[in-house]
Amino acid sequence: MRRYSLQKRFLLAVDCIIFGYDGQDLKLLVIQRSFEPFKGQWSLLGGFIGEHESSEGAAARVLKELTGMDGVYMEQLSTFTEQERDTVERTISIAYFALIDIQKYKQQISEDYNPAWFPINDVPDLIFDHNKMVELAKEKLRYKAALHPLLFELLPAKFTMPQLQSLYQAVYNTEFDKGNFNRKMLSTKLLVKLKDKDKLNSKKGAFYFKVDTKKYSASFNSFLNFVPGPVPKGG
Amino acid sequence: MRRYSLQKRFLLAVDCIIFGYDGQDLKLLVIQRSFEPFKGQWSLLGGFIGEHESSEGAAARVLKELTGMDGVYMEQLSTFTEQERDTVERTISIAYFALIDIQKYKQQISEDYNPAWFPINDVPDLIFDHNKMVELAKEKLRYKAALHPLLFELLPAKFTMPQLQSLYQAVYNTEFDKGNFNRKMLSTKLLVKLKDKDKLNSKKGAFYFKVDTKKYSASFNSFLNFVPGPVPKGG
DNA sequence: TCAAAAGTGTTCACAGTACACCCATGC
DNA sequence: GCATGGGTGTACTGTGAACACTTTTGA
Repeated sequence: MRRYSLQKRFLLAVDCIIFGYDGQDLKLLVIQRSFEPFKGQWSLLGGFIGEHESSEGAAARVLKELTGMDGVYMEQLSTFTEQERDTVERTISIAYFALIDIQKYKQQISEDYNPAWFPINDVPDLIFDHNKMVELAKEKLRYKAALHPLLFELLPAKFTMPQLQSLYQAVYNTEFDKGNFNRKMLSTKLLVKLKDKDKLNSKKGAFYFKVDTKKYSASFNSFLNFVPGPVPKGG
Repeated sequence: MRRYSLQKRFLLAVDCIIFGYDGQDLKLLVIQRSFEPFKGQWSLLGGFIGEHESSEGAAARVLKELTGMDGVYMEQLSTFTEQERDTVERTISIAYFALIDIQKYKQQISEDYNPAWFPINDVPDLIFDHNKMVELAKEKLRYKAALHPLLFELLPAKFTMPQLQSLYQAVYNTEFDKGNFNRKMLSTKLLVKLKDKDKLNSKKGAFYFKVDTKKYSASFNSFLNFVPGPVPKGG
């Protein structure tokens, strides 16, 4: 007979693994911890779960406090329960990973947290088991983006095919054939070609595309293989 | 400044979504809750997390209490944190899903819990948000088994190709071409053909296979598409 | 000898790959 | 005109789907 009243109660936190893409590298957003212990050290954005909020609510709240952004793509990653993970008091942490458009983000960021972006292949030492969380998030991002149109969340509303391709190449650390990449992306019917071109990155200019939001939500869960044939050069 | 001492503490539980395969249907193991509230109602196997154990530890412990089995395939599914999910006191539940060989299970089951197997398409009303958990687990099982050699966990050490095929058909609620199924499974190099045959289910008899455990763990995470081409008849 | 289920062979269509080629533009 | 990057065309290859066929055995 399990009596509720006899059970131990635990501290509960959320931690956010926040990814962004700057046109070059896939990056991770971390902050400098503002309170003891480990004040000043790099840490994932996190916070305790309040008495009257869900973990999703808490994650969205802390993300908004930092970035000012609502409606960010976010999903539960995993829950970390090891006894020794927080050295102050045993704390269970529910980790979320988030994808944000780094441009949009820059407009609203709160500097109170001393936030910093690190390239995903060059993440500093983080407190507690946060590096483990980041590794798991990277794995999941690669896994999921291979099957679902996830990476659009990292781009602005308008983007070119070459931009999209560099993003995929950054995430998978490899190179794709542009012709095949093009056709594969278009075959999904998820992209709408716009009239105007981006002329900053090439003389000819590259057409902008946007995501067909209706088809996007409809086909998000269909099992498409979004990773075009890799040219395994360095990967 | 977030002070640990000012934070709310929460009850923490684990719940197990346990799948088995009886040669016919994919089934879910549930128990009759033995304590108030909702005593006597169907429920997932669960339990509170103790002061000195991890959630994985707690899940393995309750699973062993019920089935007597060690080393069962188990993975974290998701954490449920809605305020109203437990009507007695706010409780966070970390859900695990487990795959067991139903034959092995039958030898050691503890009847104290009033356990019962239900076909996966005919699960009764469960307490709290347990039906939601089951739905999520079904989705994840289908998703993951399409990409990884997961379903072998549901079969005995020796099994025939037709048995394996019916299992896949039960999970995906569809029918596969036996020739193509055969070849696809063999192409993974994960199966070892044994000398003896099962002669119970056919006159000719079907060769037994076993999993090549070395290759199994090596290739578990490679992105293979394990779902052979479906013949979409009913689903 | 026949039915039933196991297992093999063969064709066909299509998706993925590699790579050559053309296009538009700024300098 | 020519270098640069965007975009298209195309031939080749391998995989998956469909289905006909052979094998084995019990009744």
